[in-house]
Amino acid sequence: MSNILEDGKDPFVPNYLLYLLAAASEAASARFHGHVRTRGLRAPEWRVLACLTDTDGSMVTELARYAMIEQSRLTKIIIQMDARGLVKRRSDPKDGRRVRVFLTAKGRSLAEELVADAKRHELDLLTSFKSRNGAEIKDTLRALIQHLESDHPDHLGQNAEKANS
Amino acid sequence: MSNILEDGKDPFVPNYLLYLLAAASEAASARFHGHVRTRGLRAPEWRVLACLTDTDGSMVTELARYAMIEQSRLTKIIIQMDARGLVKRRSDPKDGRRVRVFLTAKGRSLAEELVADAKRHELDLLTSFKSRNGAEIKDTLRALIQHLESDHPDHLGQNAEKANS
DNA sequence: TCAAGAAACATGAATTTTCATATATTTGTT
DNA sequence: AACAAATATATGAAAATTCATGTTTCTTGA
Repeated sequence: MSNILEDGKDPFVPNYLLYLLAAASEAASARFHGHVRTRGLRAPEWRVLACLTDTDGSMVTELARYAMIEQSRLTKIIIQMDARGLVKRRSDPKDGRRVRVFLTAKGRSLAEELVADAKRHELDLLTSFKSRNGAEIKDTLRALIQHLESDHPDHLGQNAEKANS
Repeated sequence: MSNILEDGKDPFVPNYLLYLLAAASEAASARFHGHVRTRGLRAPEWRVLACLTDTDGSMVTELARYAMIEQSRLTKIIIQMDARGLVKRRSDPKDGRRVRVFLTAKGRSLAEELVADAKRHELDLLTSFKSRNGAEIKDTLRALIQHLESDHPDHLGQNAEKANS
């Protein structure tokens, strides 16, 4: 009967889509990020490794988009990971502006181990989450992302380019 | 034909549930956070205001949970918002350890304005996202969160308490 | 071919965030 | 009542992040 909510009116936050999405993301990731930590990585570094298992040798800007990390931040993360021997950076011979990022042997083995863990964890999650089946929630999210990225007008009337934060 | 993906094997990241959740959350929030910025707030501050419209006068720890912000971080954010005249802090007369956080008139009017904007934006989103209906995606997310918070064992075998990052 | 513009990264200063721990207050126990 | 433990918040130093902008290298087209 006595939670922190006010009065009679029903609460805004717990029913707000953007909150639900953020909360779902956090809740789903919490455990696995804990596991990642035990392997000496923070979430952004794990994301970089995971992305590189898909796109080894991609340039910084591509990697930034793929890993959802802002470019200058990614640059700094990559420099650190390079120092730790997880990745190496080589400038692209065809285009000197580009820096291509590769997994080292060490980086790759850690990445592959964690990707395997992630797949098991995901399977645990999806199979134990039975109220919908896994494929369906994923399809829903994919459709939502695609929908969101295709730049629909809305009453906020913001420039699409400025909506990057 | 030539994207950044490797070879034949299908990519891990774009099909990984935790990535989809994070990407969906980011994509859904990007625009609105841009709008929030135009009102002089960053996302965490907006979250605090929104939460206080539900739970005005709650203590710091409660607010931290509700807004999904780590306690010591929230303390600092609240101190700034106090200085800006958006909230005020009063220690609880019944329990001197507690600090209760209240909206000021200024904070409340900004909060209410943004909550109204948020509701319109959410409606835009849900109505323009027709491949599922809004209620359904929300129900799915709610069920997922609840499922995740109810601490199922998994192969990672981590302590539930250490899974807070 | 040259200059203007664009693209890709890097950098630095200001600000935030994190993490561990300090401080203050209350609760529970004997 | 007194002390240990628990709870709530604050704090400080290290680290990470942001934002604007610098530097280098390519591209384009006059």
